[in-house]
Amino acid sequence: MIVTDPLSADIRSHGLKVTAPRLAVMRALEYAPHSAAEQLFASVRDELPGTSLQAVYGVLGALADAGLIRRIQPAGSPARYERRVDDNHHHLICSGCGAVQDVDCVVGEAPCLTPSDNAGFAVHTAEVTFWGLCVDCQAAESLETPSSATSARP
Amino acid sequence: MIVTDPLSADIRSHGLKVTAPRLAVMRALEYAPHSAAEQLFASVRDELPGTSLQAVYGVLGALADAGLIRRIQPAGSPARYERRVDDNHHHLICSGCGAVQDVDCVVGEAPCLTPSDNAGFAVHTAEVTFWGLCVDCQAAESLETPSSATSARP
DNA sequence: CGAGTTGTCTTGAATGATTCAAGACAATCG
DNA sequence: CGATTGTCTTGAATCATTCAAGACAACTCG
Repeated sequence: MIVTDPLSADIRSHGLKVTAPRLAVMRALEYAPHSAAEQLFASVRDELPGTSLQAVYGVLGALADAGLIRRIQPAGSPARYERRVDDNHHHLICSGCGAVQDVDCVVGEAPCLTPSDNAGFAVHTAEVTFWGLCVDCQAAESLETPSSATSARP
Repeated sequence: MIVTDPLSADIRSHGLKVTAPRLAVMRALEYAPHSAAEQLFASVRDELPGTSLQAVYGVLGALADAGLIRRIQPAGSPARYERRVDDNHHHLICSGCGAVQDVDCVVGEAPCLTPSDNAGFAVHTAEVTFWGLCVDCQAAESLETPSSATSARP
């Protein structure tokens, strides 16, 4: 099975063996970016019923170390993974439901990516996370609070 | 004890009761910003031997909810806390040892703090984290790798 | 194409940070 | 000072993630 399947080739070129769980995880991430390990596990299971959760963690660790996927760890929620890598983009995370959206950084405009005083650190990454409420959570919140300040569960 | 101690007043003005553990945590954070719960617990214990770790978590939760302290949760390390709040600054974190440094954002220059496309989100916070190697970890790394690529534990 | 080597997966258990719950206690209000 | 409400103590549980040992499969080379 040394076919020229682009996904397999990509994995192999990063020094990793091509296995069914790895292909399944990569495919699952293609259709559901920003998924957590547990969700990916569910997806992979549909395709490969014998797969263990630990295998998924192993796959994610290997792929992330190899640079094939990127791991994002928003505060207060399990780690998420995405295939968009090597293109400087950031994230918009809903503090209500945890939904994640990609935000493209305007190319050539990255002044914040250089700290004013790096304190001697050799900076290799600048991570920008925008926290807010997604459309759904805004709607839910305005329902809970009809006019202004109400609510307060008995 | 309704003295005009500024720290107590600050806590009280945020709607919280003033207690010994809270004062101790605030003081510990003053001298060791970016501390994790465990370190703060150790500090507080020196002062108040009967304090439990859960009390520290409770205090940190209450203070953070009240906006008296800020919680930062770097990927792969326990949550850290700091008293610098309401002044837009960011962090420089060492990917080697986890050391945290404050980075002041140049005032008036915050173009990255507005995402190019907010996808309908009501953004309330922009968090910028710079990842790099601190001076010590750079030194340690150059020792492990004398000239160029060596090492590889047997 | 088949055997060996190396890396990956399975199963089972452990870890670490954090949170939950019930009751004892103490800070503030009047 | 007494009542009320919020906070702390003790003890246990949760969640995401990692570790370990062995079974197994992918790639390498003859």
